[in-house]
Amino acid sequence: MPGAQAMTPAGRRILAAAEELFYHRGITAVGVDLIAEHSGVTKRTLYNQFGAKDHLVAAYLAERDQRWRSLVRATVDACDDPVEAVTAPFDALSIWSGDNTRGCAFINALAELPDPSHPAHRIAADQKHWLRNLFEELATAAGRAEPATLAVRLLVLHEGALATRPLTLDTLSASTDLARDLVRARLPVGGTDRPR
Amino acid sequence: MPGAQAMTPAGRRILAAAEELFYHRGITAVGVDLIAEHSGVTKRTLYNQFGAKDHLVAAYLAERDQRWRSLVRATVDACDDPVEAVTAPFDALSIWSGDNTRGCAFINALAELPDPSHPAHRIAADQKHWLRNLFEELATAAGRAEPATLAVRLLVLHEGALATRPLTLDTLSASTDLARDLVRARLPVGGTDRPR
DNA sequence: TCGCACGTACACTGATCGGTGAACCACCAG
DNA sequence: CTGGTGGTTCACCGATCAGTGTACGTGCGA
Repeated sequence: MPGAQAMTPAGRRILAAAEELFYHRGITAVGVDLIAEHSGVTKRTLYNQFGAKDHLVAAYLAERDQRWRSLVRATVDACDDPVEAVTAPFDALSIWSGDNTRGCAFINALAELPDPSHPAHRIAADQKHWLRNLFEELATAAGRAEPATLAVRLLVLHEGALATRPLTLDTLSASTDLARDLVRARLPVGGTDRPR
Repeated sequence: MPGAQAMTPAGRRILAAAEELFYHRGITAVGVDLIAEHSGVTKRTLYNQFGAKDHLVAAYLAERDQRWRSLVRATVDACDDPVEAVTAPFDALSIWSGDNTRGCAFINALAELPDPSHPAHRIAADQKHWLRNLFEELATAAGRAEPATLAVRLLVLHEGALATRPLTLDTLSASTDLARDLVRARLPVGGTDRPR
């Protein structure tokens, strides 16, 4: 995992073209020749840099994951109020969804790569766990009751909105509204809530 | 669209093999030769029945959609209490998820077939709209306030749980619990006396 | 008995797939 | 001057892709 920064200029162009093509046209449907052509590079160079298509796929997902996490982190950090911060990832999602109309790149990748040993599976699972843990940290910091339960609920809302992005349904605002309602949880949480 | 019932024996076997293979291995990754082999049929017969791979893909999705709707309908109809009926699709999802560990076949199909003119897009959109409308009908019948808003929220929860099925997160019970809380119009984390 | 629909067997097409080999060039540091 | 790194050019590999053509067999209804 070269890290994209420690990468040769041609390598970066290849990765950029791969991101664009893989996300918008699907991984299996896009051949290495097409990526090489779109990045103005020879197929030979592509293989000198990445070795195999699967490695390029992994690099694409890792890079995308990193970019998304940066956006989420920045959006969260921009919040003064710790309660607002809990739903900040939904604001990030609103921005992110603008350009990314084809849903979740990781869910989509798993759909095309059923082999569980493919690196894509680990990257995808890591990302979702990271988000769930972030929700839990934020909920704890905001003094919410049962932060673990709340975190999974927020995660489901987040993924539901993201996954249905390609459909003609306004799920984003619905999930964001509900998320805020959940976090504000006007009702005093009774002491009889089952532990978790 | 032959309707699966008005189909030749060989045609049904082909469709059954296609469902199995397309769902578990991905559409683009599965070739017609493999489907023919798995259904004990010549590739010639496959093309005599379906004409093109895309038509077979459409038939696969349509058939799957129909099977899923039947399950949901049956689960809803088995409910005496109209309030319980609103969240019955989540009980159906629990059953459905047992065999279908690779998430939503329609979200997955859209990931592989970016062309919006592909019949898969219409089928997928129709399915999600159907579910949203069903939620709205059920919410109205149960006398819930703002049934349209509630319906979209339930849809997001449903899709979130389904889409994240391949990941190692227990999103199904979380979304079902939250759905019930929403329908009972008790606010979020409350629920002290809920039977389960 | 005729014809037709369903299905098999098998060879074949052109295109595309992921991936490789080898020669060559430009640059920069030792 | 020399060697290594990054890159190009181009030809090539075997495999697989979706899809077709043709001839043949079988059962059934008119």
